[in-house]
Amino acid sequence: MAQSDTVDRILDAAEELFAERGFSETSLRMITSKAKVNLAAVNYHFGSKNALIHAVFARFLTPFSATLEKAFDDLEARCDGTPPTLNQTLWALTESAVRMPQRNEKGISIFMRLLGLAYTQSQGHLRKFLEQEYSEPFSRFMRLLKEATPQLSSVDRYWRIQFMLGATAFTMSSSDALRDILQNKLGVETSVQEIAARLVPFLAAGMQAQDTMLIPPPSTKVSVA
Amino acid sequence: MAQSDTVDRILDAAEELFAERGFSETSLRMITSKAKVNLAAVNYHFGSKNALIHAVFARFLTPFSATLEKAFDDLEARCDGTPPTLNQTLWALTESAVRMPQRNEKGISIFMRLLGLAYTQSQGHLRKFLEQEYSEPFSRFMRLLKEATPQLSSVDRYWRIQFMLGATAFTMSSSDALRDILQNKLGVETSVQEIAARLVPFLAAGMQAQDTMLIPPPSTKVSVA
DNA sequence: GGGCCTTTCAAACGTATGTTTGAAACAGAC
DNA sequence: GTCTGTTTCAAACATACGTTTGAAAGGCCC
Repeated sequence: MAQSDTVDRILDAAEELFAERGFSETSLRMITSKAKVNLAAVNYHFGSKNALIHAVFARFLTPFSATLEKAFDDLEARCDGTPPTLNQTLWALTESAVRMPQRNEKGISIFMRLLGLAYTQSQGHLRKFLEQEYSEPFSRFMRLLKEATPQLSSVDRYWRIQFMLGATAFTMSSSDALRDILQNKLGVETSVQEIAARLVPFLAAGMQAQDTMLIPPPSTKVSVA
Repeated sequence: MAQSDTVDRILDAAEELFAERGFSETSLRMITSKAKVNLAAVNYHFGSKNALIHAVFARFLTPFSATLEKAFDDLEARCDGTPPTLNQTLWALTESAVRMPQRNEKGISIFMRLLGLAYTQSQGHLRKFLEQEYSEPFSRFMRLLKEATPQLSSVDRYWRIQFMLGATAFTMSSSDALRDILQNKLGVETSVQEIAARLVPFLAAGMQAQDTMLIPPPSTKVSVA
């Protein structure tokens, strides 16, 4: 208990604060005082703030990527030979995320928000770390997407994947706030699973959209209903 | 020339640096040295760093929201009575953004990136400022979306709007990085206009997706091709 | 108990930040 | 030229940051 208690408390506090406020906006002093540990503990156990950021990501990304690999294995086994469909691939990913053992009820949205921040905040060291450590499941997901959308050009597919990533990371990362707004405005409760259930069809439809208009339509009279 | 020269140089430098690095990661010293003005000039002319951030947004958001209002006016006039379609509404927004008079060739992507950052980086003061100053065109856009998708339930529409926002904000906020990756991987150049031209069909298709699966499909054998 | 390694702690270090200051430079009006 | 209001400038201010230090405390084997 002694050794890892401090480490885990730091990781818990850092994870939550990073997700709430971003990396540069979260100081070690905020983290250590939330974790109720000494300021020097972060540098003692992790070495630096950047290394702490990496550790926060590694703690959920390592088991997640294992789960995901297994889900992809199962999926490909079930399809023996023929490539999985887009919906199947997206659901495999979604289920792996949702079914992950969570440390607390906010687990999933923190997880998503951190991924979004990793992409958005231009922290060079983080991007390098993630690319080095988790390139394999990422490439595999990309390959599955490619096989599930052979009709798309590489460029179209690339951008549509970015759009999917954005819709997902953004929505999941702010899902607490969004759920609250919805609760207040329409009086509806929404679980993360339900958001995912709404998101996947949206993504699949967007991914399979027919027309990529490379020239904006004239602003005058044409309606593209 | 004397007075506003310094002000504009500060705004130009700040705009570019904010878009490149984010708000907290950009110091006043970086801005003033890039603008070749004295450090104290920012506080003299704007009052504070936060006020400078607001000024950067106001400089492009005020003319943009005027352009947008006009575009919506035109659109509604052309449709006399019947509500504009989803595609028309999205294109009105996109065109207003793309056709805005730019200060330089990077104008549009800086503009987009800043909007993405505004949503992403949790700068409370910025969100408050934007809500106070630009709530009208935003509400109008929401109203048009509602009229263009009468088939959706309020809840579905709400979430799908969030998905659209996410895809847009996320893509735009990292669009430079994404363009670079694409350039290196596939050797393809991409303009902001082209990204927008790819994004709109994606969004429209997602928005109009038929099925909202409220229960995730069983992980065993069903394929939802 | 004494020795040894790990962990905690309060304090300090050096650096960077946003902001303020007071004097200097400049402008235009009379 | 001199006065007045505005703008620039170098310097300093107070504060916050990530990191380091050296001593104290704790656990564990013999």
